[in-house]
Amino acid sequence: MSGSDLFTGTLDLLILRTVLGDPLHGYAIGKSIREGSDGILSVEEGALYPALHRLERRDLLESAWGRTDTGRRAKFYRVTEAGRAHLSAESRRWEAFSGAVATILGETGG
Amino acid sequence: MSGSDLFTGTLDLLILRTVLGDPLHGYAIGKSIREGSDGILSVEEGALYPALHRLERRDLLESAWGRTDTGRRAKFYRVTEAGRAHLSAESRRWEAFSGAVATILGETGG
DNA sequence: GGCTATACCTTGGCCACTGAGGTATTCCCG
DNA sequence: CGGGAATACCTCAGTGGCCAAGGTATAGCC
Repeated sequence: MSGSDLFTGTLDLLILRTVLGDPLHGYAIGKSIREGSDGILSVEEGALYPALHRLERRDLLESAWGRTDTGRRAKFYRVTEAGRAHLSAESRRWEAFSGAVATILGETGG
Repeated sequence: MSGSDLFTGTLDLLILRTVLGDPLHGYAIGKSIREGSDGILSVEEGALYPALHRLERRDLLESAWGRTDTGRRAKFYRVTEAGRAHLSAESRRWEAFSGAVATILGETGG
């Protein structure tokens, strides 16, 4: 944990959620997460691309090469059916987890 | 991330918070976190003891051998002044982080 | 023609966590 | 009083995610 990074393990969740609407390419996913969180969540590329490949290998994501608006070559990712199921299960797990942490931290109303 | 574990990085926070009131020994800290979260947060001993040693090495925790109510030998941990400062800083960081995750996950009202 | 942003990728090293193993003591049940 | 469960401590190998840093290539802008 080097100070500005994510709490390990949430990246998959964030990626899956981000791609849920329209398919996006990797670089845009990272940017979207960063901007959608006002810079609090900064996704390093060395974490992002391996995560994308991991999710694809697990059939939670599908990819296809395409072109951005500006004509650049880019790999677009879509959530699979399994990915959708995974996302909703993991979201519930996240909520239980973060709720539990909040409970512990908040005891005594500190 | 093997399915039932914590999201890495929160354990220090939970330990620090748990020991903030009365000094507790390691085993009791684990139990307190587990029970205080209705079993959602399960702290493996292989994570707990190294975390305790880590926190002590960083002078965020102090320890002293003593006896439990039932007469058992146990090592009791107290939060240091630095630990208190660390806890409050990391708590804020956790809140920012989990709030940001909630924002991303909650977009469109899932 | 050169800088910046976009867009992809991999590698080494670090470090937290799991799972499994180990020791010793006290409590409780029969 | 024998034995298992719970308490209480610990360590180690293996796994796996993340960071920092490096690399390639193209598009847009001045």
